[in-house]
Amino acid sequence: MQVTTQDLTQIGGGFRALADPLRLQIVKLLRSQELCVCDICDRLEVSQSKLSFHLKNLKEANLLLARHEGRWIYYSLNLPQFVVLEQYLADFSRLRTLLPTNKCCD
Amino acid sequence: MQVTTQDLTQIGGGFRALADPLRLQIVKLLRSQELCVCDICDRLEVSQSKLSFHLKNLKEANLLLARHEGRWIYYSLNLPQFVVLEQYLADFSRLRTLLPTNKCCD
DNA sequence: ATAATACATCAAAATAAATTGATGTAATAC
DNA sequence: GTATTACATCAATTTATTTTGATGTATTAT
Repeated sequence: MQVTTQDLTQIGGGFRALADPLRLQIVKLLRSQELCVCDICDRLEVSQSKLSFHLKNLKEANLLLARHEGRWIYYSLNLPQFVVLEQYLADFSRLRTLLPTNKCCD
Repeated sequence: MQVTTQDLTQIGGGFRALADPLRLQIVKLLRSQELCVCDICDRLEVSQSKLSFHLKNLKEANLLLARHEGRWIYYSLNLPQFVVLEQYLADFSRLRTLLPTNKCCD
């Protein structure tokens, strides 16, 4: 498996987006259904501007989709991007077959 | 699938550790074999104290193992923890079967 | 014992991310 | 039209993370 620097920024951006407790709560909420901002706000008891910041963050990492309808915006998970990150990690666990030990400086 | 807050901190910590380009480079390097700090230093052309900081970071997220031998410390991937993160993400992609749409405020 | 190597840790400075409260915008309601 | 609702965005502050250079510790070499 070749991992380019390009990939690493993509992947790293995804992990960074998931590296926050509130954002994890958001994706947890969206596991069951899409929700509009005000619903997420209510359920997580968080200010609207704060939520907006974190939604943007997840959206820019390509982990969320936004669907505009009337004056609401419904956010949902962008599952293919979750798969991308999953795959990156899955490629590690395939190494489970013994990794060689090494000798330094000889 | 029940996801507890406990899990989320565990998971979040893992993602946070992977949310940095240098740390991603480190795990990339360690994919093929364990390495001592000085080897990683050389290959990534990064200062020793900086590297030490990031190794600690990954180790605290339980993603690396350290093996002391003489005056060297060999770092390697802790694959089971990669699996934990992979599984968390895999549980999302199992949702691929249509997520319901929602109506806000009705 | 002294010196050198391989690392960790610490404190200060630099950088980045998150929070807050205010303001902006677009859509609908009246 | 004005008002209201549902959001985004902005600037200022707060907080967290990263980087740097110096110092500390343990191990081996001489």
